[in-house]
Amino acid sequence: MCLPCCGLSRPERELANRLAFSRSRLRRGEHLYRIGDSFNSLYAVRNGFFKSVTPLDNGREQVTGFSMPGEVLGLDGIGPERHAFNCIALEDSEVCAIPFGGLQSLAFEIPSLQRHFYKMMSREITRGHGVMLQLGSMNAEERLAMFLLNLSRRFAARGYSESEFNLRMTREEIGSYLSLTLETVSRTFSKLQDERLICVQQKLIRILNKAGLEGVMGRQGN
Amino acid sequence: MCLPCCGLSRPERELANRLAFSRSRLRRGEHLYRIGDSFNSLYAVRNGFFKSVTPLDNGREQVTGFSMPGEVLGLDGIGPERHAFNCIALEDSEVCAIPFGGLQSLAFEIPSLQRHFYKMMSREITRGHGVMLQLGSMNAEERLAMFLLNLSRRFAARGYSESEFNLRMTREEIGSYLSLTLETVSRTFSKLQDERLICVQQKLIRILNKAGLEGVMGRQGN
DNA sequence: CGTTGCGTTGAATAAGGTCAAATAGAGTGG
DNA sequence: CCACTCTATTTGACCTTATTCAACGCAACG
Repeated sequence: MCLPCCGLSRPERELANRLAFSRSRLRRGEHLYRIGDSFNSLYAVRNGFFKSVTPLDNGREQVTGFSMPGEVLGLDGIGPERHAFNCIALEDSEVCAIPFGGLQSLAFEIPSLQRHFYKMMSREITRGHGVMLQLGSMNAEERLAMFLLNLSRRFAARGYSESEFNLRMTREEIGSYLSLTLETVSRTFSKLQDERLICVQQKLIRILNKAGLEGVMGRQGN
Repeated sequence: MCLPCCGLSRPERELANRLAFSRSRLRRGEHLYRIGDSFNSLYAVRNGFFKSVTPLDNGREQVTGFSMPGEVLGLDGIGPERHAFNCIALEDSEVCAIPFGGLQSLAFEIPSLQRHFYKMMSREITRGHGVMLQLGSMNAEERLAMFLLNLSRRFAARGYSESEFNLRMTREEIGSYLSLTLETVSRTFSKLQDERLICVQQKLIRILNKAGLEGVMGRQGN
């Protein structure tokens, strides 16, 4: 079941089965959707990895987020009825499209689904504000520690290892997301490795000292 | 009428009148709501000025936004049903409380109201991502230019002068919002003044060259 | 007046960006 | 299997920018 159904009770789930989900596959580099595309569906990531990207006023692009299996994509389109980001597969991936029209009619019958939506959207708000706001007050080491711990937590929540994982994105994409140059990202990985907090082998990251990493974040501005 | 009713047609507005709005006054420094307060209402700012503040992990606080008359406060609470920010009056202010329960029942009868909500929440998402994301790639001058232009646009939209206005917040609060130190904010105001783009007299700001200010933002990372 | 909060300015410092070069892998074709 | 190429990554040297620390100015208010 690929719907984010954690907010639903059993009979509601059966109702939800009325929705026709369609899967689709994407190759690495393909767009799931583009800015301005009309918004029809939410997408549950079944496998693979995605980045969301937005163009900046100055013509450059900024990565706004990464999405892994089990997570929902496309919430940015709900209000404006057009997508606000470009969403691109970082590797060959598969998603499950959830038609929003049907979902919305369902929501009229199922108040808890309505609430569930508000929750998801609201989490988006908080995530955006929360994560992004913090960035400003954090130095490079803190940003990277936060990034890794966030990934780790999400991997764990989806049943993957929390201490060892492959980054699917380049240093440049990480830098764009964290507002750092790729050189600083690289240097900071090395620094965290020197401190024996992580082990870096190309894209493979091993977290050696989780508490230590959390300490990096905690000691900010103290 | 203090409801954000721009999305409603006439009969819907009449329906909306069934909602009981209650006004309340706040003194400078008083909390409109605090983090963790149960979420009951949205608030339309009638007059005055507010800041939203969130505590950071390290114990310090960060200003996440400013709100002026005509704007809606409290959207952060919808999903979690508890407020996610502290909201504090920057001067003696008056708000209009819109009970959310009633609003939600209304939304069941009025699909356009439902959509309107999605829109407002979604705008919150976009605003958060949009503004905050940009910060990372902007230097102090660009940040301040953006801040002033944003304020100017919002003042204009509410019927105030777009070229001359009083800042209700301190340099420190601006700095917190933009992730700069208060000294850098001050220096940068001076710099913009030296460039004849603005005129600063304590809290009174006059925008002398709007195009120039926009140019400051535009030339980022060119 | 003296105090207090807020704002401005200067000098020294630290952090990250920029530019440049070296290295390492992954994939390709011979 | 090897050379070749392309891209990603790492590292170094230098420079720009914002922060830090400190001093001073100013206005409001008791």
